[in-house]
Amino acid sequence: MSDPTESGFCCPDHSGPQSATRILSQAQARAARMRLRLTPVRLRTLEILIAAHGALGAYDVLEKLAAEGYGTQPPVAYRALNWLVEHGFAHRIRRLNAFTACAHPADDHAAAFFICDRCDSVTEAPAVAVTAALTDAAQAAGFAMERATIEAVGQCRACDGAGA
Amino acid sequence: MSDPTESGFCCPDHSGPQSATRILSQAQARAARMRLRLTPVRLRTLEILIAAHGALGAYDVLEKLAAEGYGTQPPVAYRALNWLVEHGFAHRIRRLNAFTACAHPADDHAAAFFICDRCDSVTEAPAVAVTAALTDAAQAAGFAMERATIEAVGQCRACDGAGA
DNA sequence: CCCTTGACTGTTATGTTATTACGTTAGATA
DNA sequence: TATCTAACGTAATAACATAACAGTCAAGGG
Repeated sequence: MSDPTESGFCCPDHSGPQSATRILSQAQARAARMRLRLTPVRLRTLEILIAAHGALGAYDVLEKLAAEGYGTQPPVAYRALNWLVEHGFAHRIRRLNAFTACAHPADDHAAAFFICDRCDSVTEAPAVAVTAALTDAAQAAGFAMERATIEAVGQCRACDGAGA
Repeated sequence: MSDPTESGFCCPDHSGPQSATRILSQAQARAARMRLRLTPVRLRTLEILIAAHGALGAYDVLEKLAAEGYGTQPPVAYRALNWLVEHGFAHRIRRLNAFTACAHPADDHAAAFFICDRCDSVTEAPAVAVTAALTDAAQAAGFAMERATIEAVGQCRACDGAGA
């Protein structure tokens, strides 16, 4: 099998600034720094997400893990995925019931996700301004916000240009 | 059975400006204006959502519908709920796999949702500024945004004051 | 009036996503 | 080495969602 981490991180327009290998090493560095145990299953799960170039369902991940000799049951995938999300190495895309590797695991950050309804690509974008506006709205409502899910559906650059 | 639509729309702090009856009549007025068929199942589903004072799962709704002589199978609930969401009478809360009545069915609006992780209440808030910021971010990414899901998790006013 | 049409409702069956519970393993530590 | 705990594996099941098809009924044309 060719090593998927060799390819660039490139969806949906194949011009992203981050290579897959770079994302992976950033993640490993942060895990070491924070004494987080990036175990074999977790690491492999992260690699699978990175190589997927987009969001994968838990059962997609599980299938790959099982094929490589890891556990065959749902909790194996869910545990690894939830751990990755909890520690900032991945994100959960609720609209798709799926998970995607974090594109910037080096730093804590607020992110929004753009989901293309043509090619199903998922793009992570910085969302500092959006989060600030949401924080304001929360304060106005007397709500103590902890975290947020911000997902937009539409067409990515490639599909919007090509399709119509 | 007491009529749940008589009570005020009041979660999570029991001080909302909209009464349940008012929401319902706004919805009926809009349905009439737009020639949308708010059939018995759909109307009853909407009433159930309004009376719930928060988000309900599709199967919760189904249970109530079934008890009242409507269909007993999931598609009955999902069809009504999806129709309500599609036409702006309700919202889907993805983080909870649940649905909630729209608090302002009179007008089209961008909304954000504040989900309390203590009491599970869901508050709908106007999100014009948030949506504007998100639209900006989308444009910067070359993404043609159509609609967005904005959900925040934290503590509502009541729980934040009371709990800790 | 009768028929067609299309929207709506109901049911069967199945597919998809996620969790609970419990036993085992393996690394860290006293 | 004895013990502790986080992590892992598996079985079973719960929770969420949809496809496909049949029956109902009201509106409109002949």
